Parts: sequence; C-alpha cells; structure tokens
Amino acid sequence: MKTPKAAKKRDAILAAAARVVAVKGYAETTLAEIGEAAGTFAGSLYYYFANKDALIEEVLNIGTTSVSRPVEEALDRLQPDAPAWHRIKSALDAHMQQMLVGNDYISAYWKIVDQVPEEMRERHRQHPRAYGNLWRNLMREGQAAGIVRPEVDPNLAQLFLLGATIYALDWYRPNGTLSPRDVSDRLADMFFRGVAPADAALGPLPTDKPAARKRKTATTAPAKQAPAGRKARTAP
Amino acid sequence: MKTPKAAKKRDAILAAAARVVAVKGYAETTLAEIGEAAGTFAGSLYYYFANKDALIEEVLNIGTTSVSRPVEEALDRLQPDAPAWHRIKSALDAHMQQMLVGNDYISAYWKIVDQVPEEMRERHRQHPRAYGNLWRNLMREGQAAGIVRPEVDPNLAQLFLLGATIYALDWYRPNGTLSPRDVSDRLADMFFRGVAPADAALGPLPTDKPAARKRKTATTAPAKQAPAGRKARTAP
DNA sequence: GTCTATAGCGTGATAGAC
DNA sequence: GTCTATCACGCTATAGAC
Repeated sequence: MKTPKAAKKRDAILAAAARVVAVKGYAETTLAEIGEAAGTFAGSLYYYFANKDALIEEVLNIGTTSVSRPVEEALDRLQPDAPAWHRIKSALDAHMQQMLVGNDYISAYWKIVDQVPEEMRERHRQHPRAYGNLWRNLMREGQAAGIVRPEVDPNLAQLFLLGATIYALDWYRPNGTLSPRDVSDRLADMFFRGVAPADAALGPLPTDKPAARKRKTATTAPAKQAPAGRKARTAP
Repeated sequence: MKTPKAAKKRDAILAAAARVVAVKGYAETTLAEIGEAAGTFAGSLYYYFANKDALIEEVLNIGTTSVSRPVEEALDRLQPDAPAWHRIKSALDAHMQQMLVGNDYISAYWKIVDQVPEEMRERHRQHPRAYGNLWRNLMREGQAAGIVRPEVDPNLAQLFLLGATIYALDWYRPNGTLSPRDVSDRLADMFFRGVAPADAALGPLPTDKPAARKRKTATTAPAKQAPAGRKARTAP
C-alpha cells in the first residue's frame, strides 16, 4: 500500500466497486465481480482492504463527500456578502449537478445506504447529518434575509427539498431533455414560489370527515432530529 | 392452499415476510427468519409459495396497493364536483397517512424496490407507473382549475412532490411531534404556496461563472417518461 | 505484490417421514 | 399439511506459491 503504483490500483478497485455496487447493490455484489471489474481477482483485494465491508464503507464515504464538498466549494466561491437567494440557489445547483452527473460513488451511496450492516451505517451517520445541518442553516439564512417565510420549519423544508432531489436519482435520465441545471432551476422555482399562482384560492383546508382526524393535536413544535425507533435510511 | 385455515397461514407468512424484509432488506432476509417470524420453518414455506422470489413479489404488490388504493378510495369518497384543491389535498393526506402509519408492506416496498432481481422489478413496473399517472392527472386537474400555474410541468411537479414524501419514510419518527396529517399539511403548504413570501425578491437567477453552464440548452420540452438507460428504482 | 487453491460457512431448495 | 434432514451451490476469507 506504499508505492504510488499500489495507491493507483487501490483507487481503481474503489472505482470498480462503486461501479458494480451502483448496479447490483450491497449483498448481490461479489468480490469476484469487483476484482474482475478492476482487472484483478477476489483474493487480491485483501491486500488493499481488510475485508468486503471496509471496501464498501470507503465507497460510501466517497459518495457523501462527492456531493457535500462541491456544494461547500460553490458556497466558498461566492462573495462573502452574497445574498441568501444567491447562496441557496448556488448550493442547489451544485448539489443537483453532482447528483445527476452520473457519479458511480453517489449512485452506489443511495443504492446501498439502507442495505449495509447496521454498525456500518451507524459509523457513517455523521456525514449525512452534517450535510443536513448545512441545508438547515441555509434555510435559516433565507429566513433572516426574508426570502423564506418565518413560519416555515427549516428542518422540514430541507427534508422536503433534499427528498425531491434524492428521488431524482431514480427518475432522471441523462439522455433526456433536461440537464441537471434545468432540474435545479425548476425545482427551485417550485420550492420557492410554489406551484400555485399568487392569487390562487386554496381556501382553508378541506374539512375532514368527522372520523378522519384523531391523532394528537401537536402542530407547531419543530421536528426533532429523530430521537429513536423504527427503520431509517440515514436522514441528513 | 384450499382450506380457509391454510389461507390464513399464507397471509401470516406474507405479513411476517414484510416485517422482516422491511428491516433487513431483500438479500439479507433468509427463509428461516421468515419462517420463524411466522411460527413455522423454512421448508414449510414452499407449500404456500413456489420460491423466495414469488413470496417477495407478492409482498411488493401488496406494498404498492397499500398506498394507491386508499388514495383512490379517498378520491372516490369526494363529491363528483369537488374542487381540484380539495381533491389533491385529500389524495396527499391519504398518501401520507399510508406512508407514515407504519405499514410493513409499504416499508418493505421502499426498502427493496431497487434490490430485487431485474426481471421482478420489470414485471412489477406497471403498478408505480399507474400511480404516477394518477398524480400527473391530479396536477393537470389543478392547472385546469387555476390552482397550479400553467407553466409548471405536471410530471416534474408530481415527481418532486412524491419524492419529498418517499424520503419521509426515512426521516419520519412516529413518536415525534408530527402526525402524518401534520406532515401532509406542511408539505402541501410549501408545495402550493412556496417557502418564499409573496413579495420576496428572488430576482433573476444568479449569473453563473462563465465555465459553469456548458450543457445542452434544452429547457422547455416536457420530461419524457424515461426512455432508457441507467439504473432506476421504478419511477412512477 | 499478485495470483491460485481451497477451507468453511450459510443459503435456497428438495425429498420424504409423519 | 407440516416438519426434518440434507444436498448443492456460491460466497467471503485465508494460506501459501511465485
């Protein structure tokens, strides 16, 4: 693992793993396949990685960084006094660009986050959490600047926005008519302005049938960052 | 498989499979586990199902129906002349309610749609496609009624909206402060009105650095329903 | 450093007792 | 109908040749 040549091969193995995993998933990917894709053999992988999970975990880490770092860099490139709208849109453009550009590590990430062993996901959880924080803060900046309504929950807003972008990984086709930037433009338009015209008569919520609304009345408290329980991918 | 008793056991096996699969995923779930969860043994499952995939596929089908049918029923319960806003909001409430109520089949569905063998996903694809159509049509109804801006792409709008709800499966915690209906209310608010205040100065898009925008210029054509290529979960 | 051979285990599936 | 025993296979991981 010392020579630069070996480091190059290590990278090639990682890239091959990402490529295969993005298509076949975690359990269905065999070391033999990764080896073949990297021009070597299953047994040889153990010279570079302790075991299958160590290899996969590194793919996962590269996957998150491949999105978060370009977003951070895009923000850093802006003037320090850039308006909040500028900052949020630039971040979204960078995010969308990375998500849809066809990066194997990113595809692999979203394919297997909720397939990998629990301990591994646990160890990994800090990455998406930090990224969620970045977006929550952007939403708060927006509120401070008056381009996000004060009654909007920054956490929910961020979850809805990123949810829409994550699902795009499933439906977006690179050969279609939309560039990543087009998707970003349209999503930003819907997210900020809403799909309804300014003068739309949405009226009060439809009155439910008497039986429908029987849950507790909690309405205003901010959504805590997932205290416990249930299944969960890894909510940023 | 003829007696009513056997049918009950079959259902119990399906329920057990959904429960286990929702947590462990497709490949990691063994027939022994399903058998144990259903109070029987791996070998016995073969009396009710041809093989593992046949069992899993049925779980998948129940999963989609568990969301789409309540939504259709909610729409059917409305007056025939109910306003579009009423219809869309009712559909979203029913959708969200089902997604977040903790139905094992639905959790299992979203956990494994992109893990199952290709042929199985292919066979299954009609279900989500029909559901996507339902939502596309609701968006068009909204446009006809003037509560969705004419320049909004109904397909993109539906994909963004459903994407936000699908991701909620990952971050929503049933013991938190938000009921499914609360999530639905807030999502509808953001989706229709937008997060920005009516008078927000969003201005023109931030001017890109010269190097940034180098993709093809396609901007207006509607997004085709995924002609080919790439990976893909199963975009409705 | 890289490949080959193989150990060791867990899985889906089947056959046949009851 | 339901369970037990077992087969055949494919996988991760290791040991050791080169």
